Amino acid sequence: MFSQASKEAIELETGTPAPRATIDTVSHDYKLLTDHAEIKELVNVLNEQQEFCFDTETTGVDAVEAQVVGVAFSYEKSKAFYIPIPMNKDGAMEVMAMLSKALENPKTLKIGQNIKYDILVLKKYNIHVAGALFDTMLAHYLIEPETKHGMDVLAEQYLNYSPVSITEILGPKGKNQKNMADLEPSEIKDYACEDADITLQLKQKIADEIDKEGFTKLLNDIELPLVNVLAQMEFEGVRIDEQALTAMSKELQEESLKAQAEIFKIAGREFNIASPKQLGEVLFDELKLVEKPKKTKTGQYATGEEILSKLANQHEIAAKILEFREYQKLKSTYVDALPKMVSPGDGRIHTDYNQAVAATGRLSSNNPNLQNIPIRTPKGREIRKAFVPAGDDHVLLSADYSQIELRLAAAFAQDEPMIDAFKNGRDIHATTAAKVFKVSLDEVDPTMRRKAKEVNFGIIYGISAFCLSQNLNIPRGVAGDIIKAYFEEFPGIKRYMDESIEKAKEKEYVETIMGRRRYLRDINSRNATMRGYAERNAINAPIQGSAADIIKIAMVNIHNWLKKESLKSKMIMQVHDELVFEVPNEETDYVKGNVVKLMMSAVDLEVPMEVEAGVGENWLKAH
DNA sequence: GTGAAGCACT
DNA sequence: CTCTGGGTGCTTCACC
Repeated sequence: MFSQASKEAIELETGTPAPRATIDTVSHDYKLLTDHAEIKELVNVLNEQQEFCFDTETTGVDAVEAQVVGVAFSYEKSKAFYIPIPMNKDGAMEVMAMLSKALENPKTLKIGQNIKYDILVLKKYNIHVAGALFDTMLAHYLIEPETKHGMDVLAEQYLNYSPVSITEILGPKGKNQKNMADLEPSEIKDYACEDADITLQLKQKIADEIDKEGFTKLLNDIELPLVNVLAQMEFEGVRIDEQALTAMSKELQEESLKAQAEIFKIAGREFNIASPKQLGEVLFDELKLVEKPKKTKTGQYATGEEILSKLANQHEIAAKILEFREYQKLKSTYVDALPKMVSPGDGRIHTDYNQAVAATGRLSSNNPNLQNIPIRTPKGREIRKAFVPAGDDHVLLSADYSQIELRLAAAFAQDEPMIDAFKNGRDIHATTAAKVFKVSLDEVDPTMRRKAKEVNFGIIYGISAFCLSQNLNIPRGVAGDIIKAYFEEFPGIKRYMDESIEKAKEKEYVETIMGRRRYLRDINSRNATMRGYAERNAINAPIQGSAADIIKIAMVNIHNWLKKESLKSKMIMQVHDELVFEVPNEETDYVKGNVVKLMMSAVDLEVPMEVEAGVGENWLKAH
């Protein structure tokens, strides 16, 4: 039924039928293996291969919590084996011990689809997957970073094959969906074997394309080695001080109620403050705070932070709503949510880093997202105090690249004034302010520095005068003058931005320092909005993406160094330009020094990469 | 279940 | 005259 629907969709789009092979139309040899002698024989054969594909079937999508139900292997097209893992602990460990002889063989290449998941789930069974890796999802991410990379779509695209849908064996998604553990091995066999078989077939096709497009080094030297680093980080997790969060929750609840009471008093009635619709009606229909309220594209009154901030000075209710929103956000998204994510197994929080979603090459983090823990406001940053090391005998070490994106812009642009500022270790925002406002460095006041900082950020994003004026709350003309002065002082930056767009228009893609590509197919569009978006990306993607490349290189190098030196320190978090480690007290100075060194030396550019590192009894203090 | 609004980070 | 900063993930509301 599922495949029928998608076939129709294809026919509608292309006007021609797309005959797609399935498990029922293609000959295959999928075997269920339970006999220990047969399993050992398979392991021997796998160890004779140069490469093989494997795929775990588990009880859930959360690798740290999931149990392995079975493992499928394939080393030859259309041929695969499914080995069920007994549900009892001893039986499971016995079979796993046999499989480990193949999975831990450093000489064979292991192929998988999202192989970090399998590596991670196997770590709980004390299996440490060794040898080189190939991941069809990651490989395809380099080829087409902005599309989907699921096995099903890859199979359709590369093999004209429609794999068995998971819903065919587990039932429709929802709370009634079955679990792999509810099924007999015989019911899982075809699905699991097909996954391994198809992934193996995909590898051949996608690896060819990787070579053809020139992504071999990026894949083999960065993305694939990073898989093991991320698996390790996710496995370690981070400890959370639950008591501290419980106390914060109580406080935020009280503060929220106070703000709510004042809002109701001013409004003259009770309503749901969290409902943008109701809030808009109260503020603009009833209280008539402004003459012509802005509307959102759906016709509602806009009540976002930007709008309310401008009203907050004259109208107490706007200030209170912002306060209320802040408390609610902190409470629901972090303070109350994080303790629920603590793993019962080890009392720690294990995020899932996604290596194949961000179009620029950055990582993303979810369940929970550890890359957006508050820091800006005093109440928000308190949450970072709840991120703590394993015990008194450990500390957290945080090391972050200082202004990495602006340094990259300066280096790529070969802009001498800016390179000079960085080479001499000057305060880049103050230096910019002095140049743009034509004063000496010691005449730069905090307002000028703040404005210059905003411009520097804007540059990286492909700024417009309108946007800068919004951010600085100044007239558009003045913002335009500042930008003009900026480009006069940093002519290399201006030239680089223009050349980036020109090159993008010609090639319809841009690339990072390591050759990661982002396609900008709208760059020659006649639609000004779409073209503008692509033009900003032509400037931002190489900068943001190169920063991502660089920290990934540093992560791989640091991981290898920690291993080589048999240190107990663990890398546990990455937040785009920052790495966090859990470090035994006695390793603090040594690890800190070398982490900084390895981060600085990840690439060699004309602009030095500065790294700031700190140590503390929690994440906030380490900053 | 899905999309919009809003907001947390870099 | 119009539009208007890159990249994410999570929560809540509102509607289907």
